[in-house]
Amino acid sequence: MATIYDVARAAGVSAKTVSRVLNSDAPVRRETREAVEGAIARLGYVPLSAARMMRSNKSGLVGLITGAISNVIETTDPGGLPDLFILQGMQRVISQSGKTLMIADTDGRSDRVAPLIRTFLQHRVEGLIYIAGYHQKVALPKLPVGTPMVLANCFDDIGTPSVLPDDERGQHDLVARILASGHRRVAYLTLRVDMPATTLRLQGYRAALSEGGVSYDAALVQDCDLDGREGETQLLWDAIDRMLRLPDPPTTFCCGNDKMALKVYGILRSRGLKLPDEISVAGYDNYRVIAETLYPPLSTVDLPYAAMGVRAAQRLLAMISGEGREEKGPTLVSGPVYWRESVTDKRQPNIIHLKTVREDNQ
Amino acid sequence: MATIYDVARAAGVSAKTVSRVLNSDAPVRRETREAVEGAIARLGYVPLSAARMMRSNKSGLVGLITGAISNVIETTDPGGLPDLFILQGMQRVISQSGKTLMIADTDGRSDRVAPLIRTFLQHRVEGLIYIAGYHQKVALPKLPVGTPMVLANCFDDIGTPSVLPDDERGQHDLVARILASGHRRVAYLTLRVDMPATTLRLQGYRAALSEGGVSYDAALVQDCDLDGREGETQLLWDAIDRMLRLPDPPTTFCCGNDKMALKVYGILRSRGLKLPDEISVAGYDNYRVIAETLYPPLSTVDLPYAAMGVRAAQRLLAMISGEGREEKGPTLVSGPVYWRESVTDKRQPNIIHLKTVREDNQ
DNA sequence: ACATGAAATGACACCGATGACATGACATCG
DNA sequence: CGATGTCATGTCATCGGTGTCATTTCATGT
Repeated sequence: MATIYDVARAAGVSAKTVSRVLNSDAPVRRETREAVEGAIARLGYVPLSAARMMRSNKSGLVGLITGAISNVIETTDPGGLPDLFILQGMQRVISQSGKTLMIADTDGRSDRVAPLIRTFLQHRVEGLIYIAGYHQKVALPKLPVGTPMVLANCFDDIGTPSVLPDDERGQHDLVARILASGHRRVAYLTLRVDMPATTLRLQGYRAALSEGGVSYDAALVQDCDLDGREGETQLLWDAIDRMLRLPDPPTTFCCGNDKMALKVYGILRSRGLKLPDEISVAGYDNYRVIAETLYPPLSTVDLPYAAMGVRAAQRLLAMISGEGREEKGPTLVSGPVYWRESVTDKRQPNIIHLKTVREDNQ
Repeated sequence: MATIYDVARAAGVSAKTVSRVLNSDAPVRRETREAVEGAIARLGYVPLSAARMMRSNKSGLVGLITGAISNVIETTDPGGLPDLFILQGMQRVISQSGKTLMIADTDGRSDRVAPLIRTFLQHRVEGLIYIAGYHQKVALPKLPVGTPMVLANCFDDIGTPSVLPDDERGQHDLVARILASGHRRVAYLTLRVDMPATTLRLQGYRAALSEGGVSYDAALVQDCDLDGREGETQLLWDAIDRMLRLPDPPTTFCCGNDKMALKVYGILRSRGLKLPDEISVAGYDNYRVIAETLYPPLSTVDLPYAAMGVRAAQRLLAMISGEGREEKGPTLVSGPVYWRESVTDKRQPNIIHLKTVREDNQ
């Protein structure tokens, strides 16, 4: 591969002048520049970023560690393919900033993290991002000072900057919207209780109930998540069966995610219930392949993965440029409720109207 | 960040000796090595790969270009999240070989490809991989000689090494399995006819029919794919309606992918048909979120994305090491049929048995 | 016509590793 | 006992760019 000296010789100038043409950091006469550009094109010269980096100490690299690429194949994946959506948002911001992304995957093994970080440090990445497969707490090895790091979809004990989904608000907004449609008995089939998302969403659920003047009923809340293992469907069936046989059964089932909602559709229909007329269902994640394809299309909450990726990348870039060091807490990102047809409107204004008329006539 | 000279000074040796400890490429006395290792640990020294690369001309980098990360958010995505599964298999092989993966995303814009390749060349990647979102033909800019390249899930005119799904065999195996269950009228709702996969799968479909002694009926084949746009469901509904009203209607619907099968479940049920007793459905892709979660679980063909990633990475590594230059054609990767419960066995041996008993009694 | 400063270019050292080669200390052998 | 070989280590140049500083060219003002 040609070097800058080959180009200089071919163009009849010094290497430094070629450098100036490449970086436009000093004036160069038009004819000179054209001669240099011609030589570059003719020789197919591509500057060696390694050499450039040695003087400038700027690598233009950002390292990204994820379990994403292996997670997608695991059945333990609770919410779909989150890390990849996060990656997508991130990639866009990073490449717009002119930096290049190096990625590595832990393959699900946490002991891989330290060597991966070492490799990235050898390349002198300007920043690091760790993406988790679901909202969780992590503990990463210490980094040498001066390498900024952002956690996406996870957090740690030592206050590393992080970007998290606003699970509390998401569930709150969904339940509030369901109550606004006239429902009063809203069941909640949650994900595993040891997930931070479950705790937060339960808080949102209770807050929305309380704001809506509905009292909390523990009989309507049940965790039904076996992490994709055998028996999950039976667990769901049992929970739903028990709730439907309550004296005052739920009119809506909120599910921990859209995939669970898909199963719940099947279970409810196997009991002869018509969706959405006789029973309503809501999901979480806005996992579009499910939510849009199901009949009736599923009302759910968007888990704004792409936006989280964007925010995490922006936060990292700010830290790299030395601006964003003041911010400390996690950045919460919330997504909208996607209101589709799986939850009926129980206010039924026309029927109320008819009643009124009938009462008048009596 | 500390340099090799800092370490040398701290350990009381020359830089070259530190280098020897790092690379174990020459004998070093035990005490010396320990002193050096101590100094490295104490100073938190991490060798600068850029400097290393300048002498050795080995970057240890592999570049990967994909539309994956942006594709996932597009509705034009025909088969799920293929490129990401490919990426997963690839990453595993690449990192096992001790190399590091740089990735970049085209964001769906083909004019981004050339600059991305340029960036990779600046880093002197030892090889390049391009992953397409679905089996398709591509045209990539010329590379400088000496940089190996492999295409995954796509191919081009100029014979660049590629790794492709064996669509013909996949569809063949699925249809053969369906016929083996006693079906004789097998409809095929295909993806867009301009996709290479559709042509190949149709060949597989016809080959399996002919092997099974079933004649091909054009009335049972219809493309129903509008690329996720409005009207797709109506198109499906119409095709299914027409086929079911044939004098000799199909007993199985093969679908272009699992997502289409999900819609077909809904359409068939809305016509009052019971799955799988009255009508059978098969998919393609083994998109597990759908295939495993649906009731009845969907029989489908695995599109072996991870394996394709592995093969592509292996082929690239072989080319980098100078071995695999002889191979020319595309590497075809086939995946197994996943036989679940969505296709009934029409041979119904037990019912025949009962009949026999009854006849005996008469 | 000459001083002046900006524009345009070049010479050279340096970034942090490693390859080539040299050197000194020992062990082994004829 | 000197020759030879191996081990252990050091010296120095080099990879391909860019920062620093010096030098030349040229337009402009007086």
